[in-house]
Amino acid sequence: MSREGETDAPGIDPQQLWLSPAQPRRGRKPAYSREAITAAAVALADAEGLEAVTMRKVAAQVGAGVMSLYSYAPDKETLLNLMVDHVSGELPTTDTSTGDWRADLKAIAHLQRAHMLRHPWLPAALTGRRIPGPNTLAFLERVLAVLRPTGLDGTAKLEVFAQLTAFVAGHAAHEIAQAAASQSPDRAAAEARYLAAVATDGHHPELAEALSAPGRPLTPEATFTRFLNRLIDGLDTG
Amino acid sequence: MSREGETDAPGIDPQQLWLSPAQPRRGRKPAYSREAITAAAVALADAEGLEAVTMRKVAAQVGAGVMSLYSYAPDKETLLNLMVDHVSGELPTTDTSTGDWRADLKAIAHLQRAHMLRHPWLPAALTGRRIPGPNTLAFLERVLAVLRPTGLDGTAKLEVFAQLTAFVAGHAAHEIAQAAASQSPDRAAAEARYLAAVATDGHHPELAEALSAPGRPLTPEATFTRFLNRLIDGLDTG
DNA sequence: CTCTATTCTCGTACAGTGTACGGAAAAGAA
DNA sequence: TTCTTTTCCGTACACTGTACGAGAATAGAG
Repeated sequence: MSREGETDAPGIDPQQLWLSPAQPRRGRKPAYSREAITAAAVALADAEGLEAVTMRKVAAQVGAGVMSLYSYAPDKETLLNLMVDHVSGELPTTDTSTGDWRADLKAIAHLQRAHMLRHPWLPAALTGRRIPGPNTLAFLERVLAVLRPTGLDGTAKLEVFAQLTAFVAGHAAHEIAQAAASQSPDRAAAEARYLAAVATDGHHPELAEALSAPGRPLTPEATFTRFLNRLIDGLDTG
Repeated sequence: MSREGETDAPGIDPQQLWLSPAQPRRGRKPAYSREAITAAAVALADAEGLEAVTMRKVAAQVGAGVMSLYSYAPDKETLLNLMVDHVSGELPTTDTSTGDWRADLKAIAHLQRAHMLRHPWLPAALTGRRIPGPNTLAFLERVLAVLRPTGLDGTAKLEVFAQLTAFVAGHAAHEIAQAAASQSPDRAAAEARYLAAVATDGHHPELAEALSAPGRPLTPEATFTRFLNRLIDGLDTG
């Protein structure tokens, strides 16, 4: 069916995007900058969520006309990529390996989690996005360094990075959704009532028991730590 | 009609949505059905991707006027929830426990992965979505049954379910993106060239080595199995 | 200096989105 | 019949991303 693939996907040639040495010596001087525009978009997403990031709002934030943004990013998809890489610059890149690579990797995962909680739009923006920018690559470099003692081959190391990020993003997304739900208590209550009703309909005995024997509530961080430890501790066995 | 409303969030009261026993005995008879509309939306997403699911296209597919859809779902967000639960109906719900709960859980995860590859829009639609419908709950019921021998408490079991789903979704999303990328070879080649260029810039020695010592390529399924085993095998320890 | 090429700026315009509104149509109830 | 409730859907509106192109600014050439 999908024979008409000739329409260019909005993603752009990485070369052009990330390693452009700013060649133009002629013509009008830029009034803004990719940095400033990206930062404005990030600020908007942090404050009002990803769906509040519209070209018009970003332009207003930066004091530019809407169409001026297109001199700095060819489309919105690219702007999202820029945003992701921009905040990736907050992640540490200096090598702090202790020799215990499992502990190092766990520490990195905790940093990633905190990072995503700080930018709640990040897990959603990350899904399906590729083309790592310089900041993302610097961070990847650090993870690869931590993985050196494992003796894994190249692709395996890259896969560990991808899986770890996906795992953290998945957990963070869940955690963020839960936090957002508990922010509007009537909706949370409605959902609880709904689940309780389902549990007592006779067709969901396991759910009924799970809800009636809740156990002590753990902090999200504790849950994260448990799963993370399980994932990493088994890493180079099997 | 909805007296309350007022506050925003388009998600709707679960009661109203999922357990409404078709109350209206008066008024005009519905010409379509929630089932048919949801199925049409799913067919659209399967064929052309999630972004092709617009109210107009769904309506056209089903032969209805656009605004007629709003008699069956109060907004598009709800329609997405309906879609997710609709395809969840494909997952098996009969208890096939073998007594080896780890093996059972792994089998379930493999089913989930296949399910998501069959509906590539599912991981994206799943992020941040809550309010499980009847099909999702039936599937949850089965997972809880499998987890019975673990002796975990209620919340722990529910968390295992959430984490497992997030993990599978994360992996599936990665796998889908990779497959889509390799479908347009020029873009894949451009990305490869970009990474190679970065690797040789002198600032990314680890990346350079990882790319130069690739190891034998594993199938996505094999990679999935490895990580899944690691995650599950450690499950009720520590 | 003027001329010309180049680059950025941004108002206008357009196709496409979700959905509010309200009238017309249908069907059971009174 | 008339009333009430429900569904159907054309029209309209606010908002999205972005194509187009005219005008402004800058740098080099003459």
